[in-house]
Amino acid sequence: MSDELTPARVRFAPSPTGYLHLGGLRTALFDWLYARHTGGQFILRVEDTDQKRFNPESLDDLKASLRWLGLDWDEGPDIGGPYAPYVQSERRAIYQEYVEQLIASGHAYRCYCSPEDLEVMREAQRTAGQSQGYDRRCRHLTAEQRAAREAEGRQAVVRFAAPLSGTTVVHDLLRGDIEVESLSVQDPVILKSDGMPTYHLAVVVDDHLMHITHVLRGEEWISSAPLHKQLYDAFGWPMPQWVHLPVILDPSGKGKMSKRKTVVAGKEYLALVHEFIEGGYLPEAMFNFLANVGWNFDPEREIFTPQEAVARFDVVNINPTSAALPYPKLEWINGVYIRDMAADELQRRLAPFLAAQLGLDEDELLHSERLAQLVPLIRERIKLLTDAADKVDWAFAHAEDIRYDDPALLIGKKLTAKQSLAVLEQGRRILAEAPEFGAAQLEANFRQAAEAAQVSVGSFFAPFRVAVTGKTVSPPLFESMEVLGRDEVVARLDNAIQALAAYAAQSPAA
RNA sequence: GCCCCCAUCGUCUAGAGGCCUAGGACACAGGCCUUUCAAGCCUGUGACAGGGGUUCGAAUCCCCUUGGGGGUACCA
Repeated sequence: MSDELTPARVRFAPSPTGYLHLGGLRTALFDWLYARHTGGQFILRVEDTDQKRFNPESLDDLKASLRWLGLDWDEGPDIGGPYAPYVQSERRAIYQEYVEQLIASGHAYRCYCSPEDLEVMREAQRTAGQSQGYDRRCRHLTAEQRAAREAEGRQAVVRFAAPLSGTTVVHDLLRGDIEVESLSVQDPVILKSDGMPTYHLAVVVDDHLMHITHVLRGEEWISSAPLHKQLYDAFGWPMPQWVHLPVILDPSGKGKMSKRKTVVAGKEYLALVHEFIEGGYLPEAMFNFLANVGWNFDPEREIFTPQEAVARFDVVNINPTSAALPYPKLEWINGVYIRDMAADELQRRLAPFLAAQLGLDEDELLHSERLAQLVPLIRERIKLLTDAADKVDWAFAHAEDIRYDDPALLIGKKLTAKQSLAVLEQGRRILAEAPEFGAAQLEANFRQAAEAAQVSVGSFFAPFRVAVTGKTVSPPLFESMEVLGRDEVVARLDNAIQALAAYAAQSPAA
């Protein structure tokens, strides 16, 4: 890390209109990475100037999501900071003051057009085939006209008086200079009739007042950046650095990612952070995954820690190309982290999921000796925490819960029902009589028996797998038996033998 | 329609004029290992959107075309 880095002040400024999705989380991650890389501050600011769209639940979801990923903020709505408040609806008076300043300096004006007036105007533009936008009619009102409208008690908004000539140059750290005709900014509303600022005014005022040095935001903001630049110019304020991040595409690769689950080719793709939390994804895996979309830690290394990412991260290395999230890679990374996790840690993480999925007590699972034995057996067999239930459910069931609805599954490959029955009975004897009920010992005995019976080990073991777990796919057989203990295994074998015997009697051909 | 952004394997990416007969990862296919399933190991398929320039030399620079994306609100 360079020692001449100036600490950056970077904010994540979401609008609390709904649950946070992965696109927003990625933006927050890049914000955080850059703040931490430079030894600066990561600031959380809530942009709730649209009262109509405000969703109170989203604020908790937002904070929970950031905390889940490990993105801690230095200033924010709950913890305050030197430039509090960090909630825009609480900063109303500040914006109004700055708007007055703009009006006084001739950079803004009151507009008395009603929404209906504007609709009529747009309709006329449409039919005339003209490009759409506010025609600035209120900008040129005389003092008398203005007074008359005020006297009528007409509701007013405040519009920005954009430059009528020249070009506006916006500098983006990734894209360089973006030039547009100043005139293309068509006097947007900066203060709404309810007294709240629009995003454009609020973001400029706050970024300035809060001494934000780097603005990282979605690419969808490029088109309003010229307006923001003009506002900075009107105030006479210095510009922060701007970085317009590539948008995250829908899994189909078509269009911006939506907040809804999408289904592509029969596969469901999650979008919201809480869905991933509930879906059994690990925060460390998500961090790793998200950091490598739009930025690259190392061309030859996929797995890295947050600390390593912080050390290497730089905004100038962000790739400006929009990208679809490679979901299969996320699952793979999640599996990598699960495999690398200490067994007791994995048990701790698994407990709430197993409790919910299997109807067990979470606290008991946390301290369950049985689960502790199972974790090493399933660790390399699961990609998500939610995958575990299906792998261990048999271990938390009783013999009578194991159903053999299809007794044919108890028949080993290339064996007849009768032969399988004999195998099961022989195995039962071994299990009942083994001096020690340990996996290694049992396996040795079974292998010997298979050889003596001239049956392949695969065919010999298969009936037991089904008898013990009720499944054709399971964790390693003898370890599973050891987990259950002799009595339980023998009880299950008895049930299986009974089921298979009944089946064999019914269908003698088998 | 108008304005703007972007363009390397199916996907995520490396590549900042010669190191590129384009590297890695996921996914996919084959093989090995193997008590099932995984994991692991090995191998393979697979890309510089197209066309013009510039240059001794272009995935890298410029232009055009095409394609994709974003914006065009008293939403952010």
